[in-house]
Amino acid sequence: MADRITPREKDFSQWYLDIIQHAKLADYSPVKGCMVIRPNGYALWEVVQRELDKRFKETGHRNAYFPIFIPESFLNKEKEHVEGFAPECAVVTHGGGKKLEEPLIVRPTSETIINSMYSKWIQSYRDLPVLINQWANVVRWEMRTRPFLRTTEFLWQEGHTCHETEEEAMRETLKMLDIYRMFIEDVLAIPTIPGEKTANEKFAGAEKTFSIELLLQDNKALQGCTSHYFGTRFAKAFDIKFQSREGKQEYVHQTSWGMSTRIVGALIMSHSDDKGLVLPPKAAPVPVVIVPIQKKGGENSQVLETAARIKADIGKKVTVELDDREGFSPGYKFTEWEILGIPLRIELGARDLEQGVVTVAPRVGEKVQVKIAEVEAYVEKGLATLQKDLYRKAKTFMDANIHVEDDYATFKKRLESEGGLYLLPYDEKDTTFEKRLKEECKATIRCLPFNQSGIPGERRALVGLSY
RNA sequence: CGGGGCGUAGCGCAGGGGCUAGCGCACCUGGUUUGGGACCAGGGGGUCGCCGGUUCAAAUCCGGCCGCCCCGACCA
Repeated sequence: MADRITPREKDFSQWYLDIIQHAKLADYSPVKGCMVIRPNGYALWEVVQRELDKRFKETGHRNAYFPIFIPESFLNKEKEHVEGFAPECAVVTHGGGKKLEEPLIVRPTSETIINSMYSKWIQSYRDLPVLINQWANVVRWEMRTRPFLRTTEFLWQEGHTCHETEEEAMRETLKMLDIYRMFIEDVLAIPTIPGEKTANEKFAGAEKTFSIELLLQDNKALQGCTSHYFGTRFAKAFDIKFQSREGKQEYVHQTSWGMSTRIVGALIMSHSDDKGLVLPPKAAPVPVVIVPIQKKGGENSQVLETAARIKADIGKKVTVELDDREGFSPGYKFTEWEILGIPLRIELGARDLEQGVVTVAPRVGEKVQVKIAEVEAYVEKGLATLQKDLYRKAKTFMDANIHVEDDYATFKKRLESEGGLYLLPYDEKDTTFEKRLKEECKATIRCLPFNQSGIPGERRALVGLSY
């Protein structure tokens, strides 16, 4: 028997790494901090790409691609931006065997290179809005890395838009945040807490940063994505002006928004258990697998034919795989598909056929026998139920672990013993609060939630430990 | 950069001056199997992280270096 997955109870961090190894999602690479995303893991990213890309296009965005190399001087054009990113940039100093005249930054994010192009492309209000997204890799030289959650190189999408007015840009910023929210909740079945970042935590160069915070199984928070309102700061730095309807020269109002391969880490951590990965059906590259149980030397043709017929029926609606590999016992296959997190497994052997049924085993829940004629309908319903149940379970967990707390000492004690998220009174004029949180509790303000405090008109800070 | 751990077969590990370096899993061949990680038999696979030293003899002892993982500081 292969070595087991470390139980969550024993060592959550090791459990996470074990899931990634056992489910063959990723592997360590020869380069420190970089990971190899294996086919099983990449398939999850492809789900994210497919679902988000669809939503971006439905809202009028188009994809483009900008270079990975950025002249060093570009980064220096926006003061906060360079201060934020310069320390973690990889820099190319040589090319073609010669020292470069100007070093090239490997993009940590693409605001600068994209905005340099926007300044050429935009002349008139008729050129607006510009709604561009790019799927790309970026590099940030982080000190401490962890597969999917934080790697030196990671994959993401970054949307960069330009608008005529402040109102329109702000609407875009919040619209994209909401698209992320719906995607995370509907597809990944993870409950969300959207909100605004504090001045201290906002993106380097942004006027306002919004994020979606998630609570993982170990009661720590994770930022799932961000959406920034830039105002005209980059427009001024890169001279992106347009002639307005009134004939005046004005700076464009901008946004940017991104989601990275980190979200795959969130997906892994949100639903999985000690047996392996658990995928919500909509996030599963293959939601259904059929395992025919064959008898050596017996008549398997009927089992295999029925399995193939069921596959064809179900396959009209969802992706389904037929695991007819020989030389692997049913038990081995069951375990393997469980580690891979396949939502529904259909078992089918001679014993079932005699009764005209198949055995359906959901990844979470009990096995049931279903009449062959009803399998197709059952699968559709079963997947929907599973999707809903996983979300509800995660939501129940999150709700049980967000506490409205007025007393700092009580909060501190509670955070230490049980983790979780806390809605604390927040005064943005108190500049020492965040520092105190960090030094005394190792906690950060995750965000100022839009509507979580439950007290109308009162703004509270969502505080907790995070990745 | 600080703290901890580890480098021996693809993976997980044992061996701690001496004979042909070993175990489990994985892999290959043949056979028997197949309703929760099947069994039997045979087989392949090693620069014991690297460099240097001590010694008749080093995976083993000593020195140096390198690398990786985990925990902190930085962050999507």
